[in-house]
Amino acid sequence: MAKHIKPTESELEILRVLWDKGTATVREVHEVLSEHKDAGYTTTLKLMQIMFEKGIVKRDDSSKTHIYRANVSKESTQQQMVGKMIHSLFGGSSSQLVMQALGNQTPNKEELDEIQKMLDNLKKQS
Amino acid sequence: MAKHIKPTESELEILRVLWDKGTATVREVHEVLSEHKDAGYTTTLKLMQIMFEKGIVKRDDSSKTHIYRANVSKESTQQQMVGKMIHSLFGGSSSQLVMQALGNQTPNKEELDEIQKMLDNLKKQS
DNA sequence: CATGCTTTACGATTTTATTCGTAAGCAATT
DNA sequence: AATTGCTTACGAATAAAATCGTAAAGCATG
Repeated sequence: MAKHIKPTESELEILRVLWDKGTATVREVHEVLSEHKDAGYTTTLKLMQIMFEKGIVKRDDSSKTHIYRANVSKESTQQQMVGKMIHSLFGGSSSQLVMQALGNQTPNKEELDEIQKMLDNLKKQS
Repeated sequence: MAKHIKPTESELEILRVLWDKGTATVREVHEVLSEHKDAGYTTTLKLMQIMFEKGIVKRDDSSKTHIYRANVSKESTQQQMVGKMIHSLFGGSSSQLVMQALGNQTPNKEELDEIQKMLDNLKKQS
């Protein structure tokens, strides 16, 4: 039973940094965010505190400067959100989403091969 | 340059009904929504009025009971949202999203063939 | 130890989204 | 014409998300 996590847009931005870095302080996260967004430091801090209360992130507060890490995996979050999108926008048809995604931003050769491999597997099973 | 539409969750639910039916009155939309959601009639009305102001839907108000229709296409909305998801959750890699979607909910034979066809096309181009 | 810099905590404000109550209009029916 | 039942309009309440200001505390350094 997957936990019903529903990160907000801002929370997702923070999670992306944490997934990328593994662990990070508020300052480090804020540094990254502020490259393309302008909100004050305490805003980032507050968001991360809220995420901590919700259990979305963990933190090590043994030293003054707390160290955060994600408490939900990138994979499960992706799965959750893709699943929701398939349901809410594509009437439950994953292939519709796949078609849309492929048409959207064309993958390169390697990626195409990877997809082909996956497709072959699925075909065998059916 | 695609308009930067960002339907909220509730607005999306309404759009889905409109995309499905083509045109609909507030009552008709509300009827559908109330099957799996409980909010009053005036809530749906208000939402649709707001969507009208935003330009997300059009309406024919020549008779007392207004008739609504979507003013953004399903396809462009899908593209927009899939694009955003690819960017925000899959680091810009559409194939990552495709893999996730395929693993998520397995398509049937026909769908697989369709995807294969699309893949063949993309391969030819590259 | 005073100063300055950085941190967390936390309340308050602002913004956005959702919900609802109530009034007013219109049309059919009594 | 009054009643009933539907509609829209619209202000207002509520809820949820994001932002910020300020205080307090830690820690280094002069």
